[in-house]
Amino acid sequence: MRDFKTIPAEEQLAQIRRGSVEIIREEELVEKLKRAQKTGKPLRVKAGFDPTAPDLHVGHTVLIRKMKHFQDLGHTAIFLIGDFTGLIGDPSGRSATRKQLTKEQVLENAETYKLQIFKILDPDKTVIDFNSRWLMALGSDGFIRLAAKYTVARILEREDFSNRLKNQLPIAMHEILYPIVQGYDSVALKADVELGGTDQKVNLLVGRDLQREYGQESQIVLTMPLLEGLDGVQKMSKSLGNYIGINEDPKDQFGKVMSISDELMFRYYELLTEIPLAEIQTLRREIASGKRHPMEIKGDLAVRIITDYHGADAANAAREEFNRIFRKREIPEDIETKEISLGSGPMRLSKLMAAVNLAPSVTEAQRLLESGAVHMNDQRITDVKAEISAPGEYFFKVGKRRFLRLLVRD
RNA sequence: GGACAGGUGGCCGAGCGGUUAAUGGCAGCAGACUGUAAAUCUGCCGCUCCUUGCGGGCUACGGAGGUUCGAAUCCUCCCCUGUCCA
Repeated sequence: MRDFKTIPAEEQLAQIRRGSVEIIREEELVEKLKRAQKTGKPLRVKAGFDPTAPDLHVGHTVLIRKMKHFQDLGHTAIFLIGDFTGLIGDPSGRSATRKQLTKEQVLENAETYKLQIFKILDPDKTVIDFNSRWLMALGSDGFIRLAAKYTVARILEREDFSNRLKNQLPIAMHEILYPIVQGYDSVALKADVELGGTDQKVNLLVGRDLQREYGQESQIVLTMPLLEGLDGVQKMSKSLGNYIGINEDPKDQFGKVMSISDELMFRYYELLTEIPLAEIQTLRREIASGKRHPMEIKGDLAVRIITDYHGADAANAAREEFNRIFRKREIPEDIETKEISLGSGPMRLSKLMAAVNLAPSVTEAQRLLESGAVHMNDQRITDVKAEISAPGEYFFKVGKRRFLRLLVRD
């Protein structure tokens, strides 16, 4: 097997570099790689994750894929769950103080993580650790001693904090401690490399400083871009609703990939697949010259992404389904069916829609009707006063992608 | 401890006694156009009731009271945040 012991450092570097934004410092990394080759000892590559958000989206996989690259080269990937730092919450943006998770919840979340990350990482080669292991053991005295190794000015330099100071927003004490606590993880793990999003750069650099303070060799910091969400502008995140979830239904995943812009598609190709960069350039040229249609290439991308999480069969089925519904304008294969009983007399369509969750509220249902988004049995209904009075089976289409078969009983 | 500034709808941010469910931007939803593209254009964008009407009711501008025919807007107390001083 080819691994870090046989692959030249420069060649390893090329693979490590793909997609990365910054490597601090690259020369040191080459040194470490060469030394690993000589001693036969793999590099310890760490990335930290929040224990409260085990529901991953493909944006997270950018980082996990990078771990995988190291893993494939034979290095040790350490998946660190920040169950202790989770108590603090990363001070990026102003988030409310997190509630403390119980040990059981943490372990439960860890299991959820495993189910997802092992779709990319090799379970047998992945080390999973929790930072409460050493941070709880530190004690208040140890904690103060740790805090003594860093200065307030350096912490406040970071953009998050200086912006908040400037805008007269609060900064809580515990948020200030976050970077050094997280940095200590690298000391405890004797990390050679730490991976993180570009938003984590400053935190990761603290790890370098602290390792030096503790007499260790400083880790290499490798930052990965934050993947843009479906809108192509803001970073992918659950709270913005512009994400593709790993565990999402393949059909939804397919639709979401198809809705991204052509420009964004190449970005996804680079960061969410392993296709060589040169090939991606070829695709780009073929589209520009009109040789291939962007939609087809976007479909290929969607299949690749879905295959990672649901397998090739599901991915291809999703593509067929998509073509049927949106290109041929046919009805999806299996539509959800709900039942409702009229009770006494006719029922307003708007009320009914709210009742079966075709709309979040009666008012919203009325708005949908008015805007021409509602089709019942292939007929557009715009009358707000429309009623259902007879029992039977009704087929609804609301907007482009909400379908429902409704059995109405007396 | 003192002085000052501020807390508005998912977010940012106007309003500073009435026609304000509250300007504007972002996000969101829908329609048109398409490749369910993107971009663009248009409409909508608190909840609810019906007799769908420039309709009724309810809830909403940090919290609780008060002044007033009427308050997000004025007063009092409280809570929260920031700045400066000690």
